[in-house]
Amino acid sequence: MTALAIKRAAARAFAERGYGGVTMREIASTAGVDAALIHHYFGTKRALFGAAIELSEIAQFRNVVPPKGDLPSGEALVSVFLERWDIAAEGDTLPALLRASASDSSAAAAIDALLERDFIAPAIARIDATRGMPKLRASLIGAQLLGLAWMRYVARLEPIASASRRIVAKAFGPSLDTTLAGRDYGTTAKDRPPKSA
Amino acid sequence: MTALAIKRAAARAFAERGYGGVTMREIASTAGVDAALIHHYFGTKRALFGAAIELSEIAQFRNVVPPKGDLPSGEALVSVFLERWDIAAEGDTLPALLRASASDSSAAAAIDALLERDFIAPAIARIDATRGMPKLRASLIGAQLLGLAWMRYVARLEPIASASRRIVAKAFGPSLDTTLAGRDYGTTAKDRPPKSA
DNA sequence: GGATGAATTCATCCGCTGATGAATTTAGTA
DNA sequence: TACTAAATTCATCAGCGGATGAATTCATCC
Repeated sequence: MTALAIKRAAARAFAERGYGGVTMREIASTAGVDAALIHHYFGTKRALFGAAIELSEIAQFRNVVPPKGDLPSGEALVSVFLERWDIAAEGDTLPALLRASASDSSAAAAIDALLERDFIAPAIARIDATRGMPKLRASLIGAQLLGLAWMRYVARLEPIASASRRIVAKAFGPSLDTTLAGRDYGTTAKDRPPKSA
Repeated sequence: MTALAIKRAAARAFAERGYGGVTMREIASTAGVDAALIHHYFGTKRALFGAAIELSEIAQFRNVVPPKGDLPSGEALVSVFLERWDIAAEGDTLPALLRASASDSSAAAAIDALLERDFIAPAIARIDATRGMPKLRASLIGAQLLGLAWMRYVARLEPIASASRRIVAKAFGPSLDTTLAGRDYGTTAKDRPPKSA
């Protein structure tokens, strides 16, 4: 279908040059199509953008942190996260979304929702609350995965970008475990924590 | 000086709406100045952008990872990192740079260079190489700090955005320690690692 | 005060961009 | 084949965006 080709071209273009850096004619050209056709299908540029980053791909991340049972190890978490991302990243729309979140508020909201729904919330539910700041720690898990994704898929910085999933999971997993485990905090600025994890 | 006012207005505008989302007339207006004056001072829009994110602010991050002596604890690392960032973020130019790095290749290169020079390289130098993948682990430190900065300063997601530096450092520091410490890997896909950190 | 040069504004250009609507082709159907 | 609706292209618009150069104000120095 031609509309799909347009979406793909748009996703790639937005991923590479951001929303403002892309023109309709350009997308049309790389999709081998007249610019007016895009309007025929999607109406407006913004709508095309919305269609291109189609939130459905975000669904890939459902259950990376499973809703029930034991919390998986950090290594397993990273491994699944990268696996899902690799699948979803085929059409470049996920890096596009991430990039776009920097300048487009609706894209940013989408990322926020993804993080909250699929990572932070399920982690909070089963994190050991007795060790303090469960919400903060869950959010830090989100931060860690976000940073990892940025380095590997957006900035493409070596060696993270090219390392195998397995290696990255082994190297990064323990850090997530540590965040999940937590430690005692002087919540009201008491004295030093007795020991750490 | 008027040129400075222009730079400030530009930095803020770029931070909020990205490179493409900002017009010269707009910047001129908020700076209380005629648009042509900007060209008089900076020549081109791109040059203004470069001036606005003036890489000098990046220098704030020198020695967050000190070049000599003991590697500081993860907690100290996070604490200093946030402190420096808070100082530099006064003019919004650092979030601007981060945002811009999503769509502008020269900004991305600046971030890459910052990470490499001020975090990854000094960390590699003193990371325990016997525990495997020192370069990867150092890069993961970069990823973690980047993710943290993104959450706190760009996405402004709670509770990371509003938590005190001290709390964030206490909660996040240990996971940096874990990354720094490393563990044994089956580099050539042997069998399970004997134990973890 | 008048000359000199920088700072700042004015008027304007030209290209490009998103968008529209009519025209034309393609495909499906009876 | 004749009819119809969707797909696709063509021609074009109105507006904005960055950029330029001349004109004007402002400051400095003799």
